[in-house]
Amino acid sequence: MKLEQAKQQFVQTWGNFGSQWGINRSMAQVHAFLLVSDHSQCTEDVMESLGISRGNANMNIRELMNWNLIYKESVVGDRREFFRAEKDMWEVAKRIVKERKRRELEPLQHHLAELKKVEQSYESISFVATIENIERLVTRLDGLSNTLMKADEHVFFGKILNMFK
Amino acid sequence: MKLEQAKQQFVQTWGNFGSQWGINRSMAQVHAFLLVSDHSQCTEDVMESLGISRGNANMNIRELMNWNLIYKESVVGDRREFFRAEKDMWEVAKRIVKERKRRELEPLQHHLAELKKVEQSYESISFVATIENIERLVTRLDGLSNTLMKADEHVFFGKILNMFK
DNA sequence: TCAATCTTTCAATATTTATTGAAACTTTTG
DNA sequence: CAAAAGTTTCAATAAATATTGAAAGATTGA
Repeated sequence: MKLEQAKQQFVQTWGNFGSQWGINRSMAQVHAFLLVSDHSQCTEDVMESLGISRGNANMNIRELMNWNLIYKESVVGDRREFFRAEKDMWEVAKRIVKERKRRELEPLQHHLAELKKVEQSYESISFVATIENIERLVTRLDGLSNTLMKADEHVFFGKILNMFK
Repeated sequence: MKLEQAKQQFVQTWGNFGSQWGINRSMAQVHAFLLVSDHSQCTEDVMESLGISRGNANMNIRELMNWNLIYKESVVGDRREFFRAEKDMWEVAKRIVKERKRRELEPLQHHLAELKKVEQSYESISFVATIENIERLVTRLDGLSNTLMKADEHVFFGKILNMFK
């Protein structure tokens, strides 16, 4: 396979993967495109390479900036904005975890806490028990996220994987 | 809040959470309904409680069975099928991880391995390096999944969280 | 300042994904 | 064995999500 083909293939693969995890397919594709670009790229480059509209390209580039997965760069003598991706994949993983924790795990924890305030009754006992079981799991996943976000890659995986051999 | 209200609220919350992670909202809602049901429930119960059609209820019940998150149960003197959810949330987590690993992580690993076979050139070097970085991360996540699927809850979280304090 | 260039917004539209419901199929029971 | 009761399928439809593109808004530099 030729390099350009492989890059396009990767864009598709990463787009599919993202979309299976609730990430907008185009956003994942833009991310993929920048991950395999050697130089920073402008909006036009993204539009052309992925065959998407300006609005779409712009929106997803902004969103990737919000996730802190890509950076804006200036090219001297050019007023367009250029973008490059963070390529340290451990950093990328940390930032995705950080964002999803904030957007999804934390609101869920808040909701579960609220549900425990249900009016007490004989029948509410098992309901609250179930909610508390879920809460415990979510709290632990949250703790795991915190750990991951602070840890060094080698330490994180090295220790865990050895431990359970 | 009254118990019935709280259960309905939980169904909404769990449905939203699932849908943010690429799980069909109705499937997550059916799961939630069974998680907070004290007794096993039949298709009619699901249809009525969630206000969905027979086809939809049936399909998502089947899918939850495929994921091994709910069980079929017989009630004597009733020919309908009844369903109850696995309530051990650590088991639930393990089974979800197992399924997503199989459906998403493993195909991704396969694709990444293929991409490394790109025709070699000066410019392919950095591309392959990026793919290998992603591959390393995915392989480690895969290892983490394996660890989690085999581990006891207390051991898994206890050791990890203490370690990185 | 203002014209040129680039970026953002958002209502209209297209695409994807989910849902319905009736017909076909299966199982049980008298 | 046939009717009743329950389950599954799937083409049609609805709903949710994503995309477009043109107009409005910024920014730059002469």
